[in-house]
Amino acid sequence: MKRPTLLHVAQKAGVSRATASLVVRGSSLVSAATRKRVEAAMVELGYVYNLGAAGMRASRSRTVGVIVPDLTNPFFAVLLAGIEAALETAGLAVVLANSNENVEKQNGFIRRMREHGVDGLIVCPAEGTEKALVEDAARWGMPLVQALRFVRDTVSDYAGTDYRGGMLEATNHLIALGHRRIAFINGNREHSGRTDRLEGFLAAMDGGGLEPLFVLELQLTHRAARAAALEIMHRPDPPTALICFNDVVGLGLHRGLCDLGVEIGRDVSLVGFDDVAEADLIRPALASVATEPFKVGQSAARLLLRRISEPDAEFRHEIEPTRFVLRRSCGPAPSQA
Amino acid sequence: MKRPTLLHVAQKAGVSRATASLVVRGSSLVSAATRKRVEAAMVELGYVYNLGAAGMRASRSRTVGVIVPDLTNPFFAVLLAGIEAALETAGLAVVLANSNENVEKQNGFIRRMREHGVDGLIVCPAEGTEKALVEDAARWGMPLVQALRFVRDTVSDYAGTDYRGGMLEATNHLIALGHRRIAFINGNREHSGRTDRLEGFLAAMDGGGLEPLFVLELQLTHRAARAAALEIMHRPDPPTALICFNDVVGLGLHRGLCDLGVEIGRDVSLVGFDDVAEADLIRPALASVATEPFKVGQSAARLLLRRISEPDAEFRHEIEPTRFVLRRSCGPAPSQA
DNA sequence: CTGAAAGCGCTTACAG
DNA sequence: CTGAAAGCGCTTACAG
Repeated sequence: MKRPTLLHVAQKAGVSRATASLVVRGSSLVSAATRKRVEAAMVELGYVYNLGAAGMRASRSRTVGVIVPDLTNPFFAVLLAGIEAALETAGLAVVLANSNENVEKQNGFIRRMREHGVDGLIVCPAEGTEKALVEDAARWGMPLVQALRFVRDTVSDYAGTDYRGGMLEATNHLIALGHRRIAFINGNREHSGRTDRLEGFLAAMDGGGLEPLFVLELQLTHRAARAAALEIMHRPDPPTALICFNDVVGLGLHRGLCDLGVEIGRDVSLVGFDDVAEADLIRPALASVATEPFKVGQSAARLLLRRISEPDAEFRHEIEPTRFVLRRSCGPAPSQA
Repeated sequence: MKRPTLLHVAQKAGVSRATASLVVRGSSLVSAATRKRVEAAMVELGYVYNLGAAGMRASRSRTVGVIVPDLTNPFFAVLLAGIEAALETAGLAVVLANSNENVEKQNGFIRRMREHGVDGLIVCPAEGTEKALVEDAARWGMPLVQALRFVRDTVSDYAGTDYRGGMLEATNHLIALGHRRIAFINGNREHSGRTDRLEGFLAAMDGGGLEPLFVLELQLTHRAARAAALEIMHRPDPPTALICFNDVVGLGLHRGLCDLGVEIGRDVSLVGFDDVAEADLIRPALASVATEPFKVGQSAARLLLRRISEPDAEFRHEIEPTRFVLRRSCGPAPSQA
């Protein structure tokens, strides 16, 4: 009933424990014949390598901590899938935690991950995360990569998406279509992804010699966006184009505008962000900015692997480019009356 | 630079290592004064508990392996969120793996999880998983819970959703609306979730004295479903109602039917499954069957915790009920010509 | 290419 | 309430 150990394997194979250990780790110091014998013994006994014991001696766990702010958001789920895929290729397991945008929970998880002895940490910092996240990790000698969000004024590896460039491109597109009264419908979460997007929007407007019509902040739910349509369109000077923080807002607004009888793509143009599958299912289809969370995840994992093996390498930021996807929700600005 | 150990803490506090160990574990055998001294020493040294070393001695890792078939599917992501939430409350960390519906990868992950010494396993069996999954776990004494899918003819704990009941209710609803020519648009993945749904559909049809018009199997993508609309509606005897494996199929068909100029809810009724957020955003809104993956995840975690603490408890199946959500995509059967 | 010894950081009885 | 000793299952030098 008890799990066999390397010692049992060694005895059965008639070698010492050290030799058996070399076999498990695939060392070339062992003769083929001995290896065969040891491997046969392992199979026969149903031996399972004990990574915990091995890690204790070698002081690594072959384990990486990943902390995301919201697993139910498909965007983070896909990011996680990318991280997992790349890490698993390297033989590292993911220890997962969901901070729920709560910095204290996040800190608790980081502590627990340290107790588990993870070899490194990938964190999408929860809203309100402070510099201490990065400074502490450096002090502990814990390899750390920030993903998708970057705590201001910190120094660490980072894998993200070009929020700024994506918004810039989308806004430029609207300007080229002749729109002048363009509003930005932002999220209400305080993190770098939000700032970067707003910056991209403002830069494009500025480049076109335009003033933003207004910037509205919404809760990031379909419901809130849908409800906001009325307020947005009933302003004295309504926008001819709306550019949204993400597709959740974009899809919600789409529905809200339809409810109001507004014809999207003619009366008002609408652009989302993320290019979720549903953007292409509704009618008129929602123009959006495609990001690649899976790739961002892979790149975060690669950065961490590099940091683990070269603790003193220069810090790197890998920014995945975005791609504007034009669809029917965007049309030329209505001719002025 | 080196991480302080319990021995350092003990020396600094002037106690033995065993006493320090009692303090870390919150034992009541230590006097308040001693506890204070030890805790102060821990803070001062920046001591971090080493769960790996502790687990090795106590032979548990405070870690649970979770294997899902597809992280990019929001349904599994939310399931995972539920598992994580419940496990984290109990102080257990999740070691995550994504099988990609690949049984061999799944087996590889299970082996690795054993090497990591997880205290238990929650698995959504990949398509084609055999009984060995459950039998092996039993032989190893590894606590195992199956989630969302159940390998036929196995005996283990299980947390799932009432696929059968949900389909039964939805189909009955269509029958009550006067539909007779009802088709089932199934997925092409071989697992219990698919069989259960089909069973529910067939049972309802049988109960209504009806023959299924036909059962179609599709790849589970928006694209495939969208493309299938033409074939479905151009049959000699087209359906008046379609009931879909899930909302991916439902949303794709919705779009495909719109493309054909079919008026959904009047010419043909359409029902999805899962009730994703987008079902309520498209027009006409898609009737669907709401499931609760987060709750299923929580219940899977609870079952596992119970199995870990009571290895010999009777096996339990917890089936979360579903809820039919009527929307405009469903209407009375068109009157016969 | 293989073996004997020490040690990774903790917990577990067992004494006192 | 506290301490000395053994051991969890491995790896790491060091010899040979």
